[in-house]
Amino acid sequence: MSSSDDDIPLVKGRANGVKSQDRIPKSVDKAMDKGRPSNGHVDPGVSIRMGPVEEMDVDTPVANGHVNGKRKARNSTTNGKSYKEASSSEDDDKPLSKRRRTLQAAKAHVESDSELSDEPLAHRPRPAVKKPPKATAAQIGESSDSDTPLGAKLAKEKAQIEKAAEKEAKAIRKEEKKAAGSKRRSKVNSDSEDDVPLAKKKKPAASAKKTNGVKDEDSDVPLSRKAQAPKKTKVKVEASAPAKKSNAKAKKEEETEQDREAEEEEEQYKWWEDPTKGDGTKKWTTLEHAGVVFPPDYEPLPSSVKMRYDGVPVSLHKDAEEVAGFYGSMLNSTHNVENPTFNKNFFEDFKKILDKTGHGKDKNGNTVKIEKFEKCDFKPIFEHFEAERTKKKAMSAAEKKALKAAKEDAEAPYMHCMWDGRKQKVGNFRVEPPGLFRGRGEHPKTGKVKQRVQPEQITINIGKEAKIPEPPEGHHWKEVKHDQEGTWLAMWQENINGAYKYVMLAANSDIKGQSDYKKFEKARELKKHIDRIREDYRRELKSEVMADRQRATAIYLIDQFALRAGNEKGEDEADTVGCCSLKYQHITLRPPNTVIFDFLGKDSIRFYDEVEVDQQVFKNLKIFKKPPKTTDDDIFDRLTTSALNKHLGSYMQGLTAKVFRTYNASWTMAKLLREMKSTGSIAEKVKDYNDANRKVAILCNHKRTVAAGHAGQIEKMEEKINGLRYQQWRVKQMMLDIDPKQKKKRGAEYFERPEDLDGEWVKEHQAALVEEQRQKIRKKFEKDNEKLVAEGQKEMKAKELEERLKVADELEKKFKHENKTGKVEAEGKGPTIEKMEANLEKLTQRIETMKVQKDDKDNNKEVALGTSKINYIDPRLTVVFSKKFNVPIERFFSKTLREKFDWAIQSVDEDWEF
DNA sequence: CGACTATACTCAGTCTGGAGGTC
DNA sequence: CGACCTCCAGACTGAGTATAGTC
Repeated sequence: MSSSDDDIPLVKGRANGVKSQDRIPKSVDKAMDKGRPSNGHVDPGVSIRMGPVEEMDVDTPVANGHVNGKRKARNSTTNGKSYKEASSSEDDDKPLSKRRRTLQAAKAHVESDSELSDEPLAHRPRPAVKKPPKATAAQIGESSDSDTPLGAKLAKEKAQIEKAAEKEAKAIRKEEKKAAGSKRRSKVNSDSEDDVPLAKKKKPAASAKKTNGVKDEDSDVPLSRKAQAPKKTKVKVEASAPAKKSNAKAKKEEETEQDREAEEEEEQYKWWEDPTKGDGTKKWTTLEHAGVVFPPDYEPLPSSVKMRYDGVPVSLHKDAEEVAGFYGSMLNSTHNVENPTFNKNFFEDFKKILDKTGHGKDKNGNTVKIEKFEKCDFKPIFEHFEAERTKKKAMSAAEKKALKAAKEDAEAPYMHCMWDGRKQKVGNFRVEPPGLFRGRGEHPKTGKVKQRVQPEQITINIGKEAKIPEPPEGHHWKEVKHDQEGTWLAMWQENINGAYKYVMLAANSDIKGQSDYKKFEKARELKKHIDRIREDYRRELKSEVMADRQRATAIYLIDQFALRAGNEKGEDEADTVGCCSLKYQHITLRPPNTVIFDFLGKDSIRFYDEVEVDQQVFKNLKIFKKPPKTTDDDIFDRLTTSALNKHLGSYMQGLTAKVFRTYNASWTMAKLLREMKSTGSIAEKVKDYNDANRKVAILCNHKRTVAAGHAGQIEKMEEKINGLRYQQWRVKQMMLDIDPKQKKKRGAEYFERPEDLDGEWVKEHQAALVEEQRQKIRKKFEKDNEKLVAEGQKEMKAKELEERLKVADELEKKFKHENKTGKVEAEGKGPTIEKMEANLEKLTQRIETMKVQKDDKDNNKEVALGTSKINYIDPRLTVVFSKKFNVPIERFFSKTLREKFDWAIQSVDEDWEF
């Protein structure tokens, strides 16, 4: 078969990158099947050596570089054709016996492939997954069944997850136990807030809602009329006449009353039941809003606070000083301040400002030229900001509250807008303040100065009829638009990356709800097509056309492992990848069919996973990594995200790579919730839910940074456990003290101290216990003294303290004695073997629960549940679960989430299915 | 190019668990 | 002695933010 380059559009070539040839010669497939070395060369990048190679890592990039140097050089100068010739001739050279083997291997593949595609496609098990050395990569779902080779490992992970859940359960049990008592109070509190219809709420925040209720009255009024609804005027008054605040406030109160009643009787507007909603591109008919809130102007530092250059305090122009302040205020953020790129970028921009505004002046007015970053000392500025911060922190609660209230008052007009006559919350109405850009990961632009956004940069989007928000005095907007196809209220471009920033509505707004709803409906629709899609990509995994085979392989990865699409990225962005942008070094192949992913994904979060894949996929990846490709070459060099998405779109309107993530996440959650038993306390059910949530989070690789004190916390818990184990040993020794015959009865081993609690540890532990007791006694002594003084009595003398401290001395002595004699005297009155056994049992229990808690905590340290809950799990699943198992929705959704998912909460009953 | 979703981080505020105290 | 209360540091949560993706 002759391949023609013409019938395959060149998709993604890199300037001097390496590209796969368009067609995949049969011989290559065969060679891959068999893993035959070409000409006896060891070629780790492509083939598998014959013989006992299975355990070997076939394509360590490093090894490739070495072993393969020569071939690479040759191949890189030739094109795909030579590759084909080479491999086919190699193939033909083979002795017959080898050929036969090739055939068998190929046959085996066919069989396994057909087996796979015959399988009921609906949600067949995920390929088994192996735990990464670090972190989270349990794959979820059916793959955890132990019929897969790696099932055991998965089961282990599952167990860990379960353990994690137990902690929650425990907490809940406790809570329920307490429920009768003090707990009730807080429960009632939250109930009154959570369960009572909004109209009943008295909090000021609720008033917004209530007003909303009023608007809702006219929700059945034709849109055009709504625009003219009288409420509109009211908003205008509020927005433009802050002077009348007190008046307005009184009015508000009044309204609140009415609203309350209104809301009780009035149906709120349910867009999800409105057939006219959500189709077409026109997003609104009328739109009114107050624009944006600018950050406060820069306040120059007090004249006593100056940065130092080469030890000399220098006065800067206020613009330069502001930039110095950006840096100075974050000296405690070592992560940034110790990053050379950050410092370099900052200093470049800082110098630019200095060149513009003039350099610093010393106290005599002489110019100080700032040229070396190393000579800059921002500490005085840092200390100034720190002092401010502590001052702020030290403010009384009342002061803080007043400050907050004032801010809220000032911002009130911007908080909401009128969207087709309904009051809607605005999301980010505050213009981002200037500062230093904090790109994530190794972002080449991190540390650059993010400039203050001027009104002249801001475009306003608003209804034609509406009053245009006033720009700040002496300024004007860049532009005022009336784009009804946009959902944004204001927009500007940021100076670092030229990215567009939008002011949009809050997550609980109708428009966002609608698109959220659509997103999940789209994912549900994918259910209808998924079988066909999977069938197709399985077939195309063997396509002779390189582009198709790559596409099929990519879809496989996206479907199975929830990878992101992976758009191309520029030079001036952090070097992160998704599926289509995976590079040679991000995938390691380990025969027979394990793929190891290790790359930085979105936000430079590491994706590490060892997974077993379809034989054909394994083979394909081998082909895609074949030399001359090497480090930094694209694996999918014939594929782009747009080609991929275009293809997906042919299956279903609007189907793109990201839909698979939503689909798989929600589908997994649905399955897990379906399997859940309805028994147990509320707390246990919540824990079960969170476990399922956790699995989805792991699937999506949602991580969080490990909390600063985590290691310490774990260590503390370990020490506590060890303390208990030591105590356990002591109790056993007490048994011997009571009845020496026990040694024979139970065997000497029973009384041995655990090995890890060696002599040194014991001494340290004992010392710690003694010291702890001393501290306690001292503290108590001081406190008692304070009390005495407060009561006007004399405080106790130091002698009393010494007296009291004797208890600790006793303890110390006791330990010493124990160490010396190797015996422990039985404690407690009337000690018996039975009592000791009971003690032992108690200790064992405590140790067990602590261990569970510890493991749970450790396993959970870098899994973030929130992201999947907010973005991937269809909220209706949660609502169904809540209804079916009778757990209040508040246990799953916070107040804001309940608002965001109102459409879900109100629209489903317990029979709903994803 | 532009507009939208998705993401982790930050910080303030809330909650918890354990120690000590009281009855 | 144990049931319960109080206090407080430290852990955890939630809302907000701005960055990083997708299409």
